[in-house]
Amino acid sequence: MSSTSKDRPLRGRPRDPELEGRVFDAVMQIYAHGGWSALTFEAVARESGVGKSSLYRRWDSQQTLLHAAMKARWLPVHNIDTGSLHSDLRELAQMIFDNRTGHYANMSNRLLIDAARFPELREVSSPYMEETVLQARAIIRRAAARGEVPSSLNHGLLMDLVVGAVNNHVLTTPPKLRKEMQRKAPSFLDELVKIVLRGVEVR
Amino acid sequence: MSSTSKDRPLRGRPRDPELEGRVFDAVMQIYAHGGWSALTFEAVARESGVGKSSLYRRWDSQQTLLHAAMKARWLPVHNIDTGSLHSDLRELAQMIFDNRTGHYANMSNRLLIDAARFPELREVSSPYMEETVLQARAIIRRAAARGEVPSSLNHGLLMDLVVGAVNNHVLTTPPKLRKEMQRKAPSFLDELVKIVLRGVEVR
Amino acid sequence: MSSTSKDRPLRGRPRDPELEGRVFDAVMQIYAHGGWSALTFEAVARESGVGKSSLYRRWDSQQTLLHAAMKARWLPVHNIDTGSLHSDLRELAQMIFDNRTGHYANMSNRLLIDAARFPELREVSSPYMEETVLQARAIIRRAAARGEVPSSLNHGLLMDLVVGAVNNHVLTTPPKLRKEMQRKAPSFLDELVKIVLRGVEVR
Amino acid sequence: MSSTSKDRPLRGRPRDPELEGRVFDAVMQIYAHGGWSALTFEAVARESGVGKSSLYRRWDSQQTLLHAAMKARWLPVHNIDTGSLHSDLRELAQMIFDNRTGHYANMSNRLLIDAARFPELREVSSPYMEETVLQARAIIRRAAARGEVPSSLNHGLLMDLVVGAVNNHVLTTPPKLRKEMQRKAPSFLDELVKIVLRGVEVR
DNA sequence: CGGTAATCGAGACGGTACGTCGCGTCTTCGA
DNA sequence: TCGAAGACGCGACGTACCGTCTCGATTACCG
Repeated sequence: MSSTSKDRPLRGRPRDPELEGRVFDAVMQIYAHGGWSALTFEAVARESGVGKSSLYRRWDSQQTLLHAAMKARWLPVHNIDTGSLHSDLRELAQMIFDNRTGHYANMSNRLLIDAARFPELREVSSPYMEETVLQARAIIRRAAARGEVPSSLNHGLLMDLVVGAVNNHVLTTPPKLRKEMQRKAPSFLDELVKIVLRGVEVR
Repeated sequence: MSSTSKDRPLRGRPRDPELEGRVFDAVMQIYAHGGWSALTFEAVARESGVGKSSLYRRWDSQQTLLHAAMKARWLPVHNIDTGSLHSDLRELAQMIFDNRTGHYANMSNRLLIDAARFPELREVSSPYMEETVLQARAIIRRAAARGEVPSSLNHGLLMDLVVGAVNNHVLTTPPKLRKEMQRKAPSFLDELVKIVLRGVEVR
Repeated sequence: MSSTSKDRPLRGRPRDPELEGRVFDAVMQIYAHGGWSALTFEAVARESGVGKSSLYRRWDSQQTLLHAAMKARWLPVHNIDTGSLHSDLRELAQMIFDNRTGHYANMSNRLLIDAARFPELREVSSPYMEETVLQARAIIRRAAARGEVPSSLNHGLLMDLVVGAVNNHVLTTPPKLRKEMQRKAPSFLDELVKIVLRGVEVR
Repeated sequence: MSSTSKDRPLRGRPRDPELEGRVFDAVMQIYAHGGWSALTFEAVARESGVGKSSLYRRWDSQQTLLHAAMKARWLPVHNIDTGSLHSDLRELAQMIFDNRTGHYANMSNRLLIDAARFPELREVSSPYMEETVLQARAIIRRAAARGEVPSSLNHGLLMDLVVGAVNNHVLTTPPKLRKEMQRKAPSFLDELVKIVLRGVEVR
């Protein structure tokens, strides 16, 4: 399909090992900035300083390009398992918050929006979009096993609450209040988790 | 600045009264589909069947174009005041859900995303983005006056929970499950509001 | 076909008598400046200050417009008949020179060039183009009757010599030498006619 | 400035060597047909099948474009020096006639007319316009050296007569008589030169 | 140690989308 | 009914960008 095939031909000039890095950085930045329609080979070449031929030799479409960049750059969702539902959710919220305010802040939202419009993007984005779902599901399952919540608890709704609230909070905060938002983030996330937990916990 | 000035010059051929409608429809569709960067005069002309000259005669930028279209097409947020916090929130959630799944489904998310990237869009979108905030604030204030919640309740967090959860729910539902999502919407919104309320209410 | 019909309707507002003049002036200037392709109703309306509808009501095409303007503005070729071939030719040469350097200087050349490219212009221009031919023919005929030249003399060639030489002289004189050209015109035309006459006269 | 620089950058894809030819053909045809105002990059691209980007990469204005095309396509005026004034003029007349009836027939007249209106064109056309003047001047000078004509003879006037007459003859011949004009050209040019010579020669 | 082969950057090429401008047609008001 | 103003759809133009292509230069291996 695309690249990173281990069995590269042994003859000829070897591939530049540093090239991929520059390309991936450019892909992430361009996609985060301009979305799917801005992710052109031309722009990636311009931004990364890599010739267009080199790009086309290794990747053959926007999909493969973004797919490879995501695989290399997207922060792996570390497993959350602290032993209590409260701290699990708190950590999940923090993870979402960091993701939405970090270096690739807009990526998640771009992927959500673009995936709704461009079907060809869906197969690239879905694994990353589902990560959080799986994470949340595992958290709930363990909490249910510990008897903290009924096993019937809708884990989708819980994820919508935590993820959606954090997302909405970050997105609706105007630029000039970002600094303050960062400062108040701990207490905001604390309260958020507290409310959600109080809402779903068994009485 | 733009158009819709009531005192049009009495000389010359009068402006086509049906033109605005076609243009606004095109603007809304194009923006919802492709976002800010796709909202070109060329595309609007092509989609609406209106000559580019006529567009430039009436509107002088993407901003004025989108602003006028939003003003004409965006569903006015009706005031919510049912007398109880629970039904107020339920209605708010329903309103958000309808907005995110209705005819101009992607508009809200587009506005959120694009506003973060294009400052010139902010002044167009902010009034519409803040509508919900104001609505939520009024709901909380009345509920506090009725003693249902402490007046110190963070209305922003509450809005993040309700709006964010609905938004996340709609966005993360894959296309093939949309039908089912619509069917289950009432119970989903019921439970969502119930959880949020239980989370914030005084004990 | 077009306009200037004497039997204008007696009802309604009478036609502005000054309008035609302004239009013709504009037509002549525009055509002289930019040629056939620049002679648009839009340009004429802009230049003359007359509304486009008024133009279209009276004239229905570039042809009729130019035709009417030419008929009204083109200097009538006055009959030349001084009694001797020499002074007849001298006067003809002067007439051509005045035409090529006067107010509608470029008209003749424009008509010649454009007529070769746009057949629809031919029927407008040909009468004016042939005026000189007829004039020259009459001059030769009278000279032949007086025995000054053989009746077999090719009047076309003679016209080509006189008209062509004057035309070429004016056209190839660079702008900064126009003043001097005007000053030297009498002697130039004198010598021109002298040479041509000496060339064609019977020995 | 323009193109045809020999020291092309050795990097990147080399320029298509056949491209210039197609472009020059298109430029000559378009200019001859429609004149200066019709010579747009758009039209040249359409006619030559060359992308507009390629045109703008090599030439930066109508001037440079026409200049390059003229330099490549305009028939070089071969030196005329037969040893006698009569045959020199005869050949000059023939050259003018061929030029005015050949493949780029209208070019000369277009250049004359347009140069009077568009100053920026003058620097392109003047070298070609002056070729004939220089040619005529050399012819006269040699004839004067041989004693055939007085050295005081106005070479400008002679050129006006020969060139102007041929030009006028060709231009005023209606299309349906072009065939016949071609047939009668030798005798016409013979007589033309004969008359001019008889007019200017020493008695 | 020289040939071979693949990679890389540079840039030329045709095509297309966009904003601007000008045109001919039309539709009104006031005289 | 005429004259002026101006709105309308259409198309041409110059600019910028995109994907494809073709080169020279580089850099390993393998005979």
